[in-house]
Amino acid sequence: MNLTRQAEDYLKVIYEIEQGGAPAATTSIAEELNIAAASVSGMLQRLARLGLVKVERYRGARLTAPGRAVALQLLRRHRIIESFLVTKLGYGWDDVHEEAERLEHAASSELIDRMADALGNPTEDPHGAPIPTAAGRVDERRLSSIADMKTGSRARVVRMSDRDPEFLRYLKKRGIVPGANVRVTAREPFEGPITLTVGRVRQAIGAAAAALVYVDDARA
Amino acid sequence: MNLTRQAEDYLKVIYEIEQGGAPAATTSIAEELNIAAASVSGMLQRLARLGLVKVERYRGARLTAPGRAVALQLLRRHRIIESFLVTKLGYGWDDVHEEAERLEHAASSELIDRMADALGNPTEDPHGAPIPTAAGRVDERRLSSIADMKTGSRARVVRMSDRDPEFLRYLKKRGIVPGANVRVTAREPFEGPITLTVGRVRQAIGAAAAALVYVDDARA
DNA sequence: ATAATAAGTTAGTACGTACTAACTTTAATT
DNA sequence: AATTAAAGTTAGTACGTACTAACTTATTAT
Ligand SMILES: [Mn+2]
Ligand SMILES: [Mn+2]
Ligand SMILES: [Mn+2]
Ligand SMILES: [Mn+2]
Repeated sequence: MNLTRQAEDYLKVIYEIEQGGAPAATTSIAEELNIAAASVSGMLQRLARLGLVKVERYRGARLTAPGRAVALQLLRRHRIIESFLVTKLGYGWDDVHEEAERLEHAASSELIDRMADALGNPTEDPHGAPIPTAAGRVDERRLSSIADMKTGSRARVVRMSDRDPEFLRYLKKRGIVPGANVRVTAREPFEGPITLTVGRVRQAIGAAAAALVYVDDARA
Repeated sequence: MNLTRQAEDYLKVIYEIEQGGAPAATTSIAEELNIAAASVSGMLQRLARLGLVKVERYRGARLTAPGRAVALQLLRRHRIIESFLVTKLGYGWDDVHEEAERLEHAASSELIDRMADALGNPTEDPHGAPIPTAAGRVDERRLSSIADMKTGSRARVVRMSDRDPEFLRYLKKRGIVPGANVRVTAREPFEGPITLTVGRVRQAIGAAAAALVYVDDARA
């Protein structure tokens, strides 16, 4: 099964969208890939023909077992590459996603395994995302975001979106990194700012940003 | 100028063929890339439209200055990647070419420069090929091969083709690696075997193999 | 239930890259 | 000079991937 870069990326975003529970809607995929919805319809048919997704017309796509395997291998490649770039080549955590987005399609399993070995087989990438094993196992537990936290609750940051370098720099400057402890001290309604304490510092972040920072189960 | 993987590879082989002096013939390119000659004709027209090659109909293609720049950057990426894989990730020298052939199209200049730094900015890859600088300078002196050596002459091995892993393992087992000193002790005519002494060991290799091992100017 | 909106699909087009088959040009032989 | 072989080109086809425009289906609001 020799897939193109595009096909692989489709499978990856379908996997990620599906983690939300529902099948991946055409428009969600289109948005994530910055592609017209019509193009997605076309690709979904091709992927279905290859047995990688199951499409229910007008309803969305789900990965088949083989499709899921491809997605997980790609995710593994992506995350090990990011880890390697940060740990071994001095990249900033805000600067690796795009590079990994391309390299993930060119790296052989052998290369990935060698990188993983050189890193001591890490289980998480620099943004806290779990790294699937070579066998395709991965921690898929659903995380809540800071946006889901109740006022007064505490939680530990475990992961964040790595799409936007600026966003990552913003978070880091505020101490919001994997492992940080946060407490929500106030929330404004209507998607208003969320005030939180990170370490000793108090600050407010927007609801949209808060939704992209994931925490382990928020304790009262 | 955003080029596809294919376009980049075409420019690279045109560069390499042109090193022989003459413009790159359609069939030579086709052979090198394992592609039908008709396909090459088509691609040459596209590359010409992009101003990367100059095509003389029925005569062959030559790189323009911009085309040459692209080829040299690709060569740099390829060779630094090979060096990095061997030096930093424990790859065998026989096993890096194919991996580099893909990664070269996905790696950013930033990544390449970081790898080069980590390696101490090497000037040659594991097979003795010179690495172009970021500015696009490279040692282009023409080398003769063992096949060109006169009986009785000595020379130092500086470089060899890295296309075939098996060939590289064959050479290594016989001590034919960059830096080795060889002396031609006998030659059979009609493309017959060439007997040479490497270190203290005496052995005969085929003329085809000898033509793929390059040496510095053969001394009487 | 109807109408309006959002979401999704199909049809038609384009581009890059490859192929084969048929033709043309160039080079080599007689 | 005429013939043949080798090299190269063009024409026509296919596939993957994208687009826009037009249409259809599903969802939401009235
Ligand atoms: Mn990433
Ligand atoms: Mn990607
Ligand atoms: Mn190589
Ligand atoms: Mn290549």
